[in-house]
Amino acid sequence: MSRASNHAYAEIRSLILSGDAPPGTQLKEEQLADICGVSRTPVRDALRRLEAELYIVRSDSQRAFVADWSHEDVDEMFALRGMLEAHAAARAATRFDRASLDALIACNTAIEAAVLRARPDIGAFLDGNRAFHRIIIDTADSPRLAATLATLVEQPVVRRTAMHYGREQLAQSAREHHELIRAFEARDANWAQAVMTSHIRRAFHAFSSARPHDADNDAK
Amino acid sequence: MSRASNHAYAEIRSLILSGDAPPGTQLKEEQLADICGVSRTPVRDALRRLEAELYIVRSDSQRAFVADWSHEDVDEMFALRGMLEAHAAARAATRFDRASLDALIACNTAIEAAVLRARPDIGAFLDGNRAFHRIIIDTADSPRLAATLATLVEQPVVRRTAMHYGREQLAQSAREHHELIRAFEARDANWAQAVMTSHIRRAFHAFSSARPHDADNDAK
DNA sequence: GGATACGATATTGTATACAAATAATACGTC
DNA sequence: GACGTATTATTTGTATACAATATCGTATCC
Repeated sequence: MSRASNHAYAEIRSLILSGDAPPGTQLKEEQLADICGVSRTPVRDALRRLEAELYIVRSDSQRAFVADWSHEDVDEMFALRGMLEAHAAARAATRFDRASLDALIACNTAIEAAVLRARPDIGAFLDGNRAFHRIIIDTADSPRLAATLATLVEQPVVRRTAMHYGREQLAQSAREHHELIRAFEARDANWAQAVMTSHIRRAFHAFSSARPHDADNDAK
Repeated sequence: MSRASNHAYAEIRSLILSGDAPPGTQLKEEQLADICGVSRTPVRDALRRLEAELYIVRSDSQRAFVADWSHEDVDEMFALRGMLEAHAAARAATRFDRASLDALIACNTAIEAAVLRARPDIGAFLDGNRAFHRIIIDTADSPRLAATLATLVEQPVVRRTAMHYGREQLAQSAREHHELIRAFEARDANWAQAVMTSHIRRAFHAFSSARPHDADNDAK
């Protein structure tokens, strides 16, 4: 996709992620075009992509709003992601070569370093985590699976999850990654699948307990 | 989506499904606009949707081509679909009410009628099948799951599968639907999930054995 | 006073013209 | 004759103007 379209996409996405456009906010094409300094055409393009990725939803008359994620939505998202990433891990287990495996190990080493600092570096943790999971998905070598997962790995949720992690939870995440690596080295698909399932599910519960009362934030 | 955009979508989709635009064909926006009798703007919209549904793929320079599905692609698609539909069935099992269940039963009765005719009515079978699975997905009540499945239920593949079904395989499909209904009536999530898994997987093998050599039957 | 129909305003949808980028081709050089 | 480069043609990307549609406020009728 071309310059203006990508720029609009990134800009709008960051509006949503930063919270400048909280859930429920109506996104008007002209106003966005204004903000991004492009015309409505690339904005519409960007909105379609964001819609496919569930960052925004549309009313019955095609008006765009920032998506509002209920706790149930998040639960379901994690359930789907768990299923699909576990499947990816199982496929990857029989496909890993030494180079990719080394990359995975390096990745987790970086994550551990980020966690063990005096003040854990959440940004580095997130980057490492994203890279770690991407290597597995790439190794699974299934374009359709990758495309499907891309629409489910909701960065706003992942980010909020990590924000509420304490050092112990960050360390636990790294330990689970380490066990995944062991499963991959053993080329054991069932093991990898099981570890990934619990890894994702634990992340969901970390998210849940971090914000157990989501009563009054149905902003409209 | 509005008139012109929908029209373009339907028109292009049917070009692909009918085989008038076989896999690998380049789809040029202006030419499509010409065929559909609309401008390029709604055509681009339609192409984006078809891209998301994997009917078309894009080259590195954003040119659109009719997607070509290798046997491995189809395998992986069925694997994902099996996983997700089985999950949907499990969720639905605890959520079915009498009205939806009756609708499901009526649906399968229609399918059986289509199968038992002197010449099985494949069109009616497909319509019934689509409706049957849709009821289950709707009952599962998970928008994200529904959206994800929508991109995986590739009609070209489902259709080609059914085209190669003999009467016995059509009847077997209806019997599996019947067992699904029994599982739903028992509100047994595990049962429903297992039946759905094997239902989808059998469909994959029916597809595979129907066209073990996919050399010369890209219908024109 | 409440409901409804109408008009004004805001928002999205479509067409067209033009700009940018990519692919194809022709030409020159080695 | 083959390769690299410049030029042309084709295709996609973007901006803008206009059309269609939805939303909201207001006035009117019952």
